[in-house]
Amino acid sequence: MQFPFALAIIEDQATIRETLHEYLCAQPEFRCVLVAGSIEAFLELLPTAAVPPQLILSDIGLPGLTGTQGLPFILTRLPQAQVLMLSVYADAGRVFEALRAGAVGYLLKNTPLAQLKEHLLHAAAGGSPMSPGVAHYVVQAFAQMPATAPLNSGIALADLLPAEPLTNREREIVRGIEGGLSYKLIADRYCISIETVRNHIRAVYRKLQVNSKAELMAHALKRQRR
Amino acid sequence: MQFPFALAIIEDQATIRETLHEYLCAQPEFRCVLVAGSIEAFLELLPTAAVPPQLILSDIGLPGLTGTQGLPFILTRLPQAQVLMLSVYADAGRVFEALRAGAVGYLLKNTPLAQLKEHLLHAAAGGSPMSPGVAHYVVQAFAQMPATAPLNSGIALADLLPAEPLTNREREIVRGIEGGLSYKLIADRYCISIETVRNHIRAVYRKLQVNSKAELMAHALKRQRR
DNA sequence: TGAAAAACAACATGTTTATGCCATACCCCC
DNA sequence: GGGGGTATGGCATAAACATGTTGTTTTTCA
Repeated sequence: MQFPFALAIIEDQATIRETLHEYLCAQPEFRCVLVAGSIEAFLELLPTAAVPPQLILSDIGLPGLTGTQGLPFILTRLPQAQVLMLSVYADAGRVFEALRAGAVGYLLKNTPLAQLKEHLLHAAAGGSPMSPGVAHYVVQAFAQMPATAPLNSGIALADLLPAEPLTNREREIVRGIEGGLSYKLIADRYCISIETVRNHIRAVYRKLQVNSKAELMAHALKRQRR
Repeated sequence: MQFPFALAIIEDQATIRETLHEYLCAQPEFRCVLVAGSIEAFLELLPTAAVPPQLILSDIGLPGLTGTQGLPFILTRLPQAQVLMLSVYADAGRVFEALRAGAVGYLLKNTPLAQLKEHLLHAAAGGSPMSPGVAHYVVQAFAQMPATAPLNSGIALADLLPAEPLTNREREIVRGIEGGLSYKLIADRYCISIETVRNHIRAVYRKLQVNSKAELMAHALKRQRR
């Protein structure tokens, strides 16, 4: 993620929307790429955005699809987006629904603009900003939760090993893999036998220390994210 | 609650303990009523405190009882206290344990003193301060909680929108795939059978109109390129 | 209360991958 | 002229994946 963060705002009340827009876009950290009055409008305008938004600030009480109802649609289109919900309500039900639907944070509308900015930056940094009372609900709910299995993810492997360089042919074939092609299609594309593809892949796996197509692509994904 | 807040500090490392003590007690908002190097010492000294502490800042990595293990004892004696855990570790397991044991917040030891003070005030006000990454774990766990709301019950809007939204579970599993995991590993991570993983993947393929892991990942790669 | 959606699970069948081990051919270069 | 690296091709086997069908259970909602 790099400066300025591509930001989208979804809010139906024109005055609030304008206030948010004006304030946030005046900040050097943000770039407003999309401002909409409803989830439907947002999804419709999405293809026209110059840059896909990384940060989305969405009201919950929207006409049509509510912010929470719209979240799955947004996340399907922008899986990497951090969505912050904005609401006048601080009730546990709404908070839980929103977080379960995939929001990373939940802010109240009485949040001062300066703090809102801080929260947005916080979210961009991988945090989960919540207004005071809201965080409390979440922690409370936690205390009552049954013991769960740890669901970890942050795997940071030492891929800084001496990288054995791929040959040109190998890189071509890796591009094919990353394009989602099967061995057969790669073989066709380069007019070679599928056995040859296999052998190149084999060499690539050894050099990159992976042992499946999925790992190879996960590699590419990780590289891309910085 | 009124000023100044009665504060207790539990930390075994003398230098850190003194730093916290000196800084926080120099603040007009706090009054240090108890400083201890272990849970045991804290409980022993508790009767001697002039005022029962309302706010407790406790290390997790303590000799003897750990901070988390000691929490139930503390809360039995001081049911109204707000306990903030302090730790060098940001792993999900420790965070969950501490919150389930009744901590109201979880801070990392690299938190600047000024922020620490803010967090303490925040906790006193009924909030649940958490360091950035930590809050994220909690929200993640929420999104992955058992029994998810449908949230998108057969909305007729579906044919207007290009993308049929993925459910939370489906997105989780897609994250697994994009992380390079095999079905087996995904099944293990979420404690479900490999057949169930297959079924979710099947639904994802239908919704995203792909028909192989490679295409799915190629999709992710394309989205990521901007 | 009953239909719908979501998560979970099993079994079957065919395809694609991963990886072993092997061989030929070209090129460069010491 | 032989040794290393690269590209090509083949065969065999085991594992992983894709896909069809069919269930149960729980939660949600009209």
